[in-house]
Amino acid sequence: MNIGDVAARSGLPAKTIRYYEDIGLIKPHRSENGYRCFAETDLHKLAFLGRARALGFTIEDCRMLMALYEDNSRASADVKKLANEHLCKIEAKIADLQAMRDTLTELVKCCAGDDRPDCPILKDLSGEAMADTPESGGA
Amino acid sequence: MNIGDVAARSGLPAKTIRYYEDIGLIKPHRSENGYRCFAETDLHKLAFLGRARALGFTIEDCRMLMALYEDNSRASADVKKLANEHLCKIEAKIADLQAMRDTLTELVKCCAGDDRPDCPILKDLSGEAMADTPESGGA
DNA sequence: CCTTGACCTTCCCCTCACTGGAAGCCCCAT
DNA sequence: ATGGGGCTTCCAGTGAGGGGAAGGTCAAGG
Repeated sequence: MNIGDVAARSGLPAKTIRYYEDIGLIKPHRSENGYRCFAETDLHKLAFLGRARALGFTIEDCRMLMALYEDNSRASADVKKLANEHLCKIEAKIADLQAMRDTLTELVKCCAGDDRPDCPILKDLSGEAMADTPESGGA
Repeated sequence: MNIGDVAARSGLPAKTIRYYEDIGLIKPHRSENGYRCFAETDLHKLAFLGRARALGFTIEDCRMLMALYEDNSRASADVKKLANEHLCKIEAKIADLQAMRDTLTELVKCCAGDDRPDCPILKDLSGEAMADTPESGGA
């Protein structure tokens, strides 16, 4: 198989496949004309990589996951540990983004969004306290 | 003020402040010795940038927000539009991450995590269907 | 036989928002 | 004079590829 076929079958761009070879994730053979020559096992690995990347694993995570996959004497605990650490990072990111979302949602809600210049979003960014609830009292 | 003072007072690393000057977000004066010489307005802008960045706005968003902030005849609708678009992107990212989290959580839950090699996480990544619920039937 | 066009190769630069480090100047204190 | 800290610029690197140029290869058509 040439790279175009593998790209079509794996769903990964040819550029990405070359990159994965560059960094040593796959090692396709070469035909006499210098073209990469992929076997089914290469395709299988690429599909594995595609799925792992879609789950947000980093390239280095993928490298370890592949090594574990190919090590028939692995302990599933090692895989689970990797996955759990990744899960923690994802949850941290979600929490960060949710905090941003909440703040932004609040700001957007408070902004009239008309043609007047008065804007609580800019006020907040500039460090002025918001004053949309006068009864809560200022300093 | 020299850059060290501004860094301390704004909470931004000196490197970042120099970078912001590089890309034209701030334009501090220079002392005779070539040192950057920051005024209070520069500090104010940096604080603005820090808050906008903390809300996840890109540098280009920040550039526009600053321009709007300094334009006294702006329409708050323009600011709101920017913020809303950013909010949409954040929500899309949250959704992506949540999907990853859900899949990963499921996989982690199904993995024994002991010293045996059998691992549903690797099975899933390799493309084999999971078979933890036999009664749900195969193909 | 020659050309055309699709496909393949390598190579280098670009992204985004910084961060690290090297080499060298400036300033103050001793 | 010297030492140390702060300041300057410039270069390179990050993660995970993407864009595109310059050139080799292959199969089909005229």
